[in-house]
Amino acid sequence: MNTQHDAETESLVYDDVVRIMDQPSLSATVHEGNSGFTNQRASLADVARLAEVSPITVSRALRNPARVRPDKRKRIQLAVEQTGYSINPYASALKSGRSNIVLAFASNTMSEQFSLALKACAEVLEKAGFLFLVGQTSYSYERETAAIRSLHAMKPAAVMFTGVIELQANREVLRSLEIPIMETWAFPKDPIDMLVGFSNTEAGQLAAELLSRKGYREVAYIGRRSGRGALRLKGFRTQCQLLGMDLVSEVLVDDITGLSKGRSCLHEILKSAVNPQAVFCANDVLALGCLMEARRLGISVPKDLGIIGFGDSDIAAEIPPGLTTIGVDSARLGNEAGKMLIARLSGEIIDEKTRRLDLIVSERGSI
Amino acid sequence: MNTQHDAETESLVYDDVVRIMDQPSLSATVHEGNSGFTNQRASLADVARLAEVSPITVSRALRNPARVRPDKRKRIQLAVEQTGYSINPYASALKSGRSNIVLAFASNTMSEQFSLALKACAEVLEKAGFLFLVGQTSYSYERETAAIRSLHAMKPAAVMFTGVIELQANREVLRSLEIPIMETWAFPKDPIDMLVGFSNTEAGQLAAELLSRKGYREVAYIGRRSGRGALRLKGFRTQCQLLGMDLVSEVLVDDITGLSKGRSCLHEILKSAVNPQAVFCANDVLALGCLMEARRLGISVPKDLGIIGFGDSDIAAEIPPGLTTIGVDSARLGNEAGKMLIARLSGEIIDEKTRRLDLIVSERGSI
DNA sequence: TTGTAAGCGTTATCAG
DNA sequence: CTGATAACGCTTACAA
Repeated sequence: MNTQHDAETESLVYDDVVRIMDQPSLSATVHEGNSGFTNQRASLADVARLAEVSPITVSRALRNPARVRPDKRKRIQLAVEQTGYSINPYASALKSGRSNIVLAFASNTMSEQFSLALKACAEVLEKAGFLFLVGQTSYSYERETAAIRSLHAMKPAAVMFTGVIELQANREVLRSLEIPIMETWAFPKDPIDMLVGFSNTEAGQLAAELLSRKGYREVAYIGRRSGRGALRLKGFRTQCQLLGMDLVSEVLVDDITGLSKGRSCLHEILKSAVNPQAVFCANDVLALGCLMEARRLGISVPKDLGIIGFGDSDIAAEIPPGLTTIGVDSARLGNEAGKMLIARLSGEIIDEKTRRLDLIVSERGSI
Repeated sequence: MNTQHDAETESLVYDDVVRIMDQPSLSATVHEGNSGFTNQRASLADVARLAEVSPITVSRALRNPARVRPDKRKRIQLAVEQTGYSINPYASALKSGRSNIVLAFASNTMSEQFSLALKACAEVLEKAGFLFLVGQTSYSYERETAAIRSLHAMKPAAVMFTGVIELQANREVLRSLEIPIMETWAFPKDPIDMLVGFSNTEAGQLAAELLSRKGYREVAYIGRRSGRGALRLKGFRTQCQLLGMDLVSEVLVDDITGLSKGRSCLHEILKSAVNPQAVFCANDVLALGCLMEARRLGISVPKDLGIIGFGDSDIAAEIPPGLTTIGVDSARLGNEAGKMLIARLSGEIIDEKTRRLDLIVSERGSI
């Protein structure tokens, strides 16, 4: 636990020798001043002086080259390279009220699905010249409110959430920003602005249908108490009733800390009076925890216990006997969201502000 | 695949009804204008007018309340609440050259370990009033260079990387920023500025020692070709030689796309002429892929094949027979990094700019 | 402890 | 197509 344990004796042996490379393996693009690096950043005025034009012309040449005569554009280009000029985003944002930052907030940065979506979204937006940054809200209204407050201050070019904003006050703050807002991961009737989502209620219904088709009669539910978990439960409940299945146990959790949470939830069911033959976990992490615990306890999956998850995580397909799971194409969700944002940001008139993604059922050995 | 598939017939049934809540469950903190929301943001001047003081006094009251007389402070406080004022970070940053944003860049946002560390770091920094945002560099020098260029423009309060910067040019740009720079996840002799890391070379050595102790004689390596993968391989190689083990196969990959990568790497070893009894995977995702593929092929772990991973991922402990893995306490790494950054940012003189974390060996059933 | 004046670097506006 | 001017909202420096 102490970092000093072998400092004297072994550090010279053990220290990593990280390779420092003189030349990037890509075309040299790091800007350089006249003679290496200057702390003094060049301003628009410096570039203008060097190119013998006015500052505003430099500004124009940089933002909309077509509006500047080619010869001046050339001179400006050169001056920019010589000075290592890069735009001061604060000055730019202060004056114009716009910025090139797109902010995304994930309710949980540890989620494989959210990460996939955000990564895909980042790729699209960065290609279009935006800086895509991610913050976290930790499934907490308090943190979400704080995040939205900071948005109010930063006025990014656009914002994206891995979820839907539930607090009315926050929805109004976001609307008042008058920037593109992207909600995801659900399909509310009245999104704040743009939406790439899917129906969680439908996910619950699908789970019930799958279990019913397999002949299960008494089933259980494990999932988060609030938010999308509640929606999935609602759909599951409704459809169970419709199909004549008994939902004998509902285990609701506040926080999914890891696989062990699924384990303890399964135990909660096992030690209760009821005895379901299958369980729908509204989250793959919970489902995988259940699956592992079941196997550890000698409960055969799917013979003694059927398990359905949600999220289509990487490992669901790989772990024996294969976890049946409902999910969406998260990468596609992120990609679509990114493309819609870009369209809006570049001033296009969007005919469809919402996009609904199909749920994907990956049927495997666990039911 | 089409979003319209059931729009007419079922959407009313399937659409999620996300609960929109009028009142936040926390003490109402969302600011409100005189009568609901105004698009017009309040400025320092507006607050000053209302509080009947000068703008600069408001500025002071906000940044350093002790320097303003209590009665004025009260009036200002009230005016801030009434106007819903929040500071304009662009104007602030433009004038002062500082910002309250701390930027972190992850080489891979999908990594459980990086996410854990960043989450822990975020918690510390957000508590201290910083906005912690994460970008991704995707293990690409090109993306890393672009990210660092944007830093050059944004001049955040501090920057953190889940790794060590290798390109000399980028190191110089970072140094020229004159802000706290935090490197992590390795232990180079000459960090740019601050460092919370561990020795990857040592990790490789430890893996070799573990395998040797278990009696393995012919071993293989699977891992990333560059960066920390190369360091772990170096340590592994050295120690194998020292302990008289034969490193009969080195499978080097450029990109770890998921568990399936581990599967294919194992196949690569199996179809070659050599026949190692154990494999060190420099990454848990690769190790888990190997483990699953081995089990699928009927290769008994650890009897026929021993497997060691790196990273101490959540699932390593849970999956039978338990993956032996070497790792660090990522959450602690993030926490320490955050605390060191805060100390520096608040002007403390730091005696130790680097911190070395011990490696943790979690010995389980796979060797 | 408080206020005045100036300016950070950019872009909107309008005139040429 | 180009330029002069002013202003974005804040903080530094200095004065009272």
